[in-house]
Amino acid sequence: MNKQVINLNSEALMNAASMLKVLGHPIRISIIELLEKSPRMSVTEIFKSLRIEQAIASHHLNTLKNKRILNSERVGKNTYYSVRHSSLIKVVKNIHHCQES
Amino acid sequence: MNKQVINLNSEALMNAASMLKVLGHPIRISIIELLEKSPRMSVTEIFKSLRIEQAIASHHLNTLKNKRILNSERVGKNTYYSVRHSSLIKVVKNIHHCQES
DNA sequence: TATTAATATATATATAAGTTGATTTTGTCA
DNA sequence: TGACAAAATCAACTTATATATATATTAATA
Repeated sequence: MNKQVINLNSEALMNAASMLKVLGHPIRISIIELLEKSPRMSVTEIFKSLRIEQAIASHHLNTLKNKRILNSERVGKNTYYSVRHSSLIKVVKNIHHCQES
Repeated sequence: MNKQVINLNSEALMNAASMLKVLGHPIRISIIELLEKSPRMSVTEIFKSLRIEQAIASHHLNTLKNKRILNSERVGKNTYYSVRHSSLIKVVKNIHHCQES
């Protein structure tokens, strides 16, 4: 009884894994943290805040977007990014929280 | 004013990143979820529950231990693993939660 | 339409992780 | 101590990611 079968290939699990994996990068975590304070930022605002190359910011923003962690919206020359779901901010907070012990 | 400098090389950030990265694997998420239900399990219990090779389970358990996500305790022939910090369970729950939208 | 600003993409190289199967180590007990 | 059970490690191979630099695309505007 109660021996639940775990499907390691389920879409939900694969998706959760790929989201966490993508969050596991210092630049990408910093992007989430920036967007917690300012929920909508352009690529320029982000790469200048983090003092990284434009191409690198763009690359990481794109991978976050592909994994449905960020939304993007183009307005004229600018593309604005925002966090899709508030749970993602909780994820980052919790991972910091568990370092304190 | 209020232009906080972000240090992409801070130890806390690097650590958070490496923990999230390590959580980003379907087997390792499943291990956390198993340990949520049964907070202390041996390697054998884990690899049989997940229907994976012993060596693979041992390998993933070791990487989780190295990143201070799991504790291990040897008792006779067995090694028992448990989750170090409850925040890690919240991380996994939140990442699932944000898929529902 | 030529120029500039903002963003995205491409390519090459380097580094890191995952998987598998075999082997080794550690501990128990007849 | 010899045999077995549990767990860890190793080696070889494959695949995935990160970074850097250069270039391309898109949009605004003089």
